[in-house]
Amino acid sequence: MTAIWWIRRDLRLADNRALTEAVRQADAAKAGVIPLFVLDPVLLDSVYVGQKRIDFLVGGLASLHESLLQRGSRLVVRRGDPLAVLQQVMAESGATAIYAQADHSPYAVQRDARISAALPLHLVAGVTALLPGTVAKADGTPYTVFTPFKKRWLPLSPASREPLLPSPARLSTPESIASEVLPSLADTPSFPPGEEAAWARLTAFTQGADVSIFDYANTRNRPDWDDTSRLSPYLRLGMLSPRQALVAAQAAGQRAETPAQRAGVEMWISELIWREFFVSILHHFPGVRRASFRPDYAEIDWRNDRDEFAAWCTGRTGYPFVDAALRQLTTTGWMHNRARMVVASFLVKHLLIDWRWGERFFMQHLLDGDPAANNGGWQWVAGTGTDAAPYFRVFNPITQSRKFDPDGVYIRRWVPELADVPTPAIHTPWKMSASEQARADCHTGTDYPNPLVEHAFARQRALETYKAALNRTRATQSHRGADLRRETQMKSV
DNA sequence: TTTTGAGTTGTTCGA
DNA sequence: GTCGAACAACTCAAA
Repeated sequence: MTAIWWIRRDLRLADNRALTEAVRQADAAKAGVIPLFVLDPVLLDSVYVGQKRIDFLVGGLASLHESLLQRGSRLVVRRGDPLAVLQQVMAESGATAIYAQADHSPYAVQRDARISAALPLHLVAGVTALLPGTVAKADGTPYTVFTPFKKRWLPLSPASREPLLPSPARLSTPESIASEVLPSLADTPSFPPGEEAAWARLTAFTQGADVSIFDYANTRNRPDWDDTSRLSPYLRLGMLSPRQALVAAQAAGQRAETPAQRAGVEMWISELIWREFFVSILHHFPGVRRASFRPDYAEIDWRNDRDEFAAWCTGRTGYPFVDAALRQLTTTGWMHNRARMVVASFLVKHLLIDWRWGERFFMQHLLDGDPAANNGGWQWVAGTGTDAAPYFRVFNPITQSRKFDPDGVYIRRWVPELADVPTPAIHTPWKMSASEQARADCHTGTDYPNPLVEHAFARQRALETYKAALNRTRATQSHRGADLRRETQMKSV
């Protein structure tokens, strides 16, 4: 019987379990497969979704459509509530089963539960290499610390045992099923969408091209060199599967010749496991989207100054490295990982703005914006999450800038006002004398802002605010503890 | 149950 | 300039 391949965040034909299952059912009955994408208004209109990721998605759908045409099929796009659309397509086509890749974010879980109750929806693994819940402690409960999670994850890694699934050679799709025309798209030039582009980038990275997995341990922290894999947007929408990434990395590991090269491969695999870890955390603790994972940091007295937030969003904090990073994000839909930590720390600790504001802004602008990883990252920086950075770890935006962009290449690339500022002054332009500012054609306060807040002052203020939050919650917790102990005593009496 | 070892990514201070 | 310690104790995971 005809089967529906319901595409969500698996925009690829290769190594796609949902597609493979749909084809298997259809072939057994000499019937067709309907590759269906549903434009869900709930997601498209969400405040956590921005235009850039939608453009990347639409570009990916167009590319998928081309690949399907070459195989005798095509993409069917419909707009509306997924349950209603699926019911409609099933009625039109006589399809008897829906195959989709399981998605573990709270909205998707609730949506799929609603649909499973009404329709024959079969969910298969794929967002992560290992289905969340697979990696558990001996007593069955989930890990909340990364390192033991990773130690347990590695021997269970499926990449070496199960071969990748081939992309189907031919697919037949019933002619009668109508499709909407895709909305027109804007280009995402830094990240050409689609499975082919993803595969080309993975191959180059893992075979040791200019930007290479073998150098990753040494170069990954340098936003000026930008030698990371830049695969996160592709993993986000499943133009690449995490298993494909893992298999390629492990093959590179086999070819590594020096300890440094092996370290690069291991570190990159580690990053893939961080991705798995945060999906697992969100799966087991969906409440982290709304609240601090650690209850003792639930009551931080945020300042939440709207003008300062606006300055941060637009890259006008007066700290060149921070501003370069935010402009890279809003221009390209991507930000270097080192820069993400620095700007996040600046928002949360220097400005004392609620991490959820930053989380939402990142989701609106990042092509790779993923509920699990983004939330995990923000809670890590804020010190509120699983296995988080300690609260007294406050990144110094000047030190980080000197260390990871020593020549100011990254800064000058994204903050043209500072193009002619000499390197010694590039990290702290406000310290230039009037004549130096004139020579650099950059007067701080007019051409480029002065710092929003002085570092030492902001650091002290953050430490005091966090400490106060801890003291507050610990006080109430010990009251609660005392109450509990009293209750228990009463019962035993 | 108790004990033990360990914990992504930093900064500052003082010797 | 370089180095180690303090930051603040805490929780997790496993033996």
